[in-house]
Amino acid sequence: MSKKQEILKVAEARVRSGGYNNFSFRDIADEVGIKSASVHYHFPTKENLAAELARQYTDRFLLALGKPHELANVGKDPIAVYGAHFRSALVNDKKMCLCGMLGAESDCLPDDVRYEIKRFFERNISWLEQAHSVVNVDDKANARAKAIATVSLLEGAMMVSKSLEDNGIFDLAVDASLV
Amino acid sequence: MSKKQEILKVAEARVRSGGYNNFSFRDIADEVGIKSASVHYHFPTKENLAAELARQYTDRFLLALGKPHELANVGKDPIAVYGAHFRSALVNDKKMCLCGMLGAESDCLPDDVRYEIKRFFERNISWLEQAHSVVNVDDKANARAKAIATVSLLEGAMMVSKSLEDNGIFDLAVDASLV
DNA sequence: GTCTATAATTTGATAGAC
DNA sequence: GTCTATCAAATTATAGAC
Repeated sequence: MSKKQEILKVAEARVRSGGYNNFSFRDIADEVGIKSASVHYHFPTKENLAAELARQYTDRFLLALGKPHELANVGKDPIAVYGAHFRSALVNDKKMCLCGMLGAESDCLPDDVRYEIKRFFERNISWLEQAHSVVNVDDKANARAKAIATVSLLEGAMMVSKSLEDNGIFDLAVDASLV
Repeated sequence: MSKKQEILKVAEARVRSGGYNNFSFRDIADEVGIKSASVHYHFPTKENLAAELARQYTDRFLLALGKPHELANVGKDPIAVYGAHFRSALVNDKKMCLCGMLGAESDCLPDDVRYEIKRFFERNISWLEQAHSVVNVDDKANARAKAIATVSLLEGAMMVSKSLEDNGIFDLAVDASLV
């Protein structure tokens, strides 16, 4: 892995734990094993680093999801698959969704970062809208509203689970309104 | 309003916009019109200030809600009332829920603050559990899971609405899965 | 690409006068 | 209760050598 990617990996963990103000160039430099000036070589500003982080996170997340209709074609429920990706982020990484964390702080984010967060949710809602359309062909009119409700529930369930330090909370929320 | 309450009011706005790391003793002092040393007189440490902030926020929020069965007695749907309080926090204050914001940062919070956040969600889930029991007497077994799903949806809907800078998103999420 | 060195600012917190 | 003064540490960022 390149130093640039190592930097992003360390930054991601910090942001997903405590938000935009929870990482510094020195923190990251120490953990990667270089000096903070070298981090600035790869990312001139903090805004630049965070924007690139959000962009890559979004691309990686959407790529890992696959396409709703392809999931349906192999007998999988795309909504359940989508929920499982959020569950994995919470249970395996033991962290919030990067863009959920930053989205909550949207008011205080530099422009380039806020733009990437917006893009994450637009693409996710679009994906879920297709998924709901595939699952329930008779109710395409409500697919977008259902998509928004689905991503909201999952982001919120992560937040409440982190708050109560109990991942079982996430499953209860999902089972009660997504299954 | 006492200076102590003025401090908490200013701090609340900052935390609800950008989290625990988005307020400093100097910021608050400037806005209140005193010096940072005077803020330390009222709250010895940042942890102390934030914990008191979360505690008062929780007490005020629960007090404003009223009791589920009393709402039902006057013909109101307690779940709808609960959702309206979240909507007001988003639309009128134009900010996240204080405890939702801090809950997302739970991993990086000082102990006393994390404890208050936990208490907020425990009390909210308990309130909603009663509300769901009142509304649907036949399904008390699932009341707690429904309660968790409800608060998760609302916190998440705030988060996604802030991310997309569009309060209409909140209403779509609520209408799709709470009404 | 990485380093040393450093600038300019902000941070949480304290001592002691009034 | 509020102030002045101050501290030690941390922050984002830059200049210039290797």
